[in-house]
Amino acid sequence: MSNRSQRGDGEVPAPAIPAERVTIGLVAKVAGVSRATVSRVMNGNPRVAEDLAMRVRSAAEELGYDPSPVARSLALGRTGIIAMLVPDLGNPMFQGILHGLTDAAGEQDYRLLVADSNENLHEEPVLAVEARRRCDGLVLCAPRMTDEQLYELAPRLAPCVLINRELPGTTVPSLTIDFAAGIRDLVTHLLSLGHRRLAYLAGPGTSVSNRNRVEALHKAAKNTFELLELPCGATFADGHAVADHLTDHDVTAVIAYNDLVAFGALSRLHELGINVPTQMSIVGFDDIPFVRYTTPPLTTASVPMDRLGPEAWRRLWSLMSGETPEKNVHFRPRLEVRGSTGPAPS
Amino acid sequence: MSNRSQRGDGEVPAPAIPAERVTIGLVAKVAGVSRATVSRVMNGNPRVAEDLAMRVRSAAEELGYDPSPVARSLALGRTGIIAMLVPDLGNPMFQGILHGLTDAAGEQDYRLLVADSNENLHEEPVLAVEARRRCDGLVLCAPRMTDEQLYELAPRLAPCVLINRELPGTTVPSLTIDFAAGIRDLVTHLLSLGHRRLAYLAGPGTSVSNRNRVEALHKAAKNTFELLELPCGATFADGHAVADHLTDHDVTAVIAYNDLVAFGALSRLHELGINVPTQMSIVGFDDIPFVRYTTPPLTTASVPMDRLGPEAWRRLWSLMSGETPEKNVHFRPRLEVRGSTGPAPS
DNA sequence: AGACCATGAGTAACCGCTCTCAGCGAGGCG
DNA sequence: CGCCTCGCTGAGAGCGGTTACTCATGGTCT
Repeated sequence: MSNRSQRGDGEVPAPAIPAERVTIGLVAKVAGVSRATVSRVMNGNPRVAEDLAMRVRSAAEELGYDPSPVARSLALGRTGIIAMLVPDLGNPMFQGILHGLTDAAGEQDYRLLVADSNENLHEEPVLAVEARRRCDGLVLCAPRMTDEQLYELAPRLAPCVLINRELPGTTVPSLTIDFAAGIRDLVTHLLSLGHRRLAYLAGPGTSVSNRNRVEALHKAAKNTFELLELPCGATFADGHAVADHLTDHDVTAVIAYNDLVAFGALSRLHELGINVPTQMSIVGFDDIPFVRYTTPPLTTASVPMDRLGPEAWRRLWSLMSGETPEKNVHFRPRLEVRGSTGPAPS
Repeated sequence: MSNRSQRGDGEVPAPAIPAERVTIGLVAKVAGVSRATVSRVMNGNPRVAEDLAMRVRSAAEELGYDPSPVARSLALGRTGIIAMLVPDLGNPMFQGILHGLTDAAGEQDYRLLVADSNENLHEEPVLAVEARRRCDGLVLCAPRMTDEQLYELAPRLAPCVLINRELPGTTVPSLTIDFAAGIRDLVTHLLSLGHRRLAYLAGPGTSVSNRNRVEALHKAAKNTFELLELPCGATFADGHAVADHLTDHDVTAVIAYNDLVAFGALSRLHELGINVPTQMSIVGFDDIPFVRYTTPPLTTASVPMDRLGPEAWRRLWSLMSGETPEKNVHFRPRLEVRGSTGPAPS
């Protein structure tokens, strides 16, 4: 069918197992049409005669053809993929966001890929840029990066939506949690129960969310209660380890950086024979799924995790479509009083 | 320099803020060299005169040039990325593997991207193919797919390493856990404590790992103990929910599908006022990080999670280099006796 | 001094796909 | 019956890189 025929033309039917790599060109050759036509058929362009379309489809089928996403991406200038960078996949908080994002993006046939920076300050910027450049948009959760780094990076990351931090003066949409309000609620709750000596189990020192909480705490502490700040971390193990020091200072209530830490501390306190909440109250932050099942169930500031993913997607989608995204949301956590808090021991 | 020059050639110096998209061509124009040279410089090819290299570098710097990974991937035929598909990011078990894989691959400058199939049977095959086609290799953890599907898919996924299942008759490397041995150890342990009526909290029905465990249990049960099988699931919440039914049947020990389920059940039993281990023993599977901290700490079959990632990478790397990978590993879990198991109540 | 070679840069093909544009045949209309 | 329009297809120019190959240049060897 082409100008050169190297073999007798009895050999027309394609080999079941293709020797050469099966590209659009091969399919075109086998189907006896141009590459353009194959492309049209593969993309469901309706203005192709049915008989041609059939030929193409069966050739593609027979050869096991599957268009190269990389080549497609290059030609189209879009990949159909978005990425999310998270600092710690182990935190159920992020898993909640990821789920919501996957689903929301999936509705518009975008796939979500996840990159984990492992709470590694150094990796955050490079991973963010790399991830971004391979796809059409980025949801960024980079609590360790400095503001300066982020400002500098921002143009190269667009379209990009930020989680848990803002970039004032730019148009980068962000979704944030009102940590201060959450902390205030928790503190108010504890004060109303008579607690006056509180410990704060601090998150990663360089993290923005930790700084937010610390600030709110200091502001609240003014003249109302004693605040002990213990360096801790963000994981269950961190909370578990730090709990031993809790007894050195006679605090009656503990505010943990997040639920994971609270959970860890709770379990250690249990091991130490310290009853929660009669001897000590403890609160977390986030309301990750299973803290409602701990013993006792954890009092916490509940973040509407399931809303973050979809909201992030809508903004990213707007950006990618060239529209201006809805305005930022500052989610107000809801105080969730459970069994881990009680009256201060006298 | 080209055949057409639309403007006077006095306009050589580049604008600080580029109007057109900054591609290798722009950099070349600005630096006054060919695209090939820019490419050489960007890739650290040493056979470029230093003065030219300098010009290129400063032009690139000034324009904020960053080579398109998509175009590079197409030209090179490789992406520098591997992907892993997991059924449930929420399971710490997978997080462990992911960490190991990220690190191992990172040493060879490969990035890891994660796709989450959300335990969705339907999504597994399509996600696997899609993920694979956008990168150079795949680590696949797809417990729900049927063997038939997997056999059919395998050629399109190569190079690919399987986790937790095998494909006999093919050359696809796999890393598996010896569930049967783990189950045997747990059963033996429970029997030695006098338990004769056991409940199994089953994982997702369609999952391979669940089937493995069920088989091993049935084999072990022959004439030695009574086995009650309760449909459950794979998450903390599943375990928590099913625990209520545990009291209906008078079992004395519970084998959970995994640690998460065991943990959920444990916490529910606690709420119900059933003491573990004096009234009921319970065991998990996996040894995820925090079950050593539950109250009581969980007896479980410990899987060497941290070894899976690196081993998977080595095999994937071999495949990608055209070598034949090392042989499959069948990891033997180690029985980890902790506080959640005790003598059967009389 | 002339042949030879190493070195460095540019030309152009290619990776696999998309899409504009022009050409072609058929059918409708004047 | 000729012209215009319309629908369909193919040719070819990108998308943004890489790289084999070619060609000029300058230095070395005999």
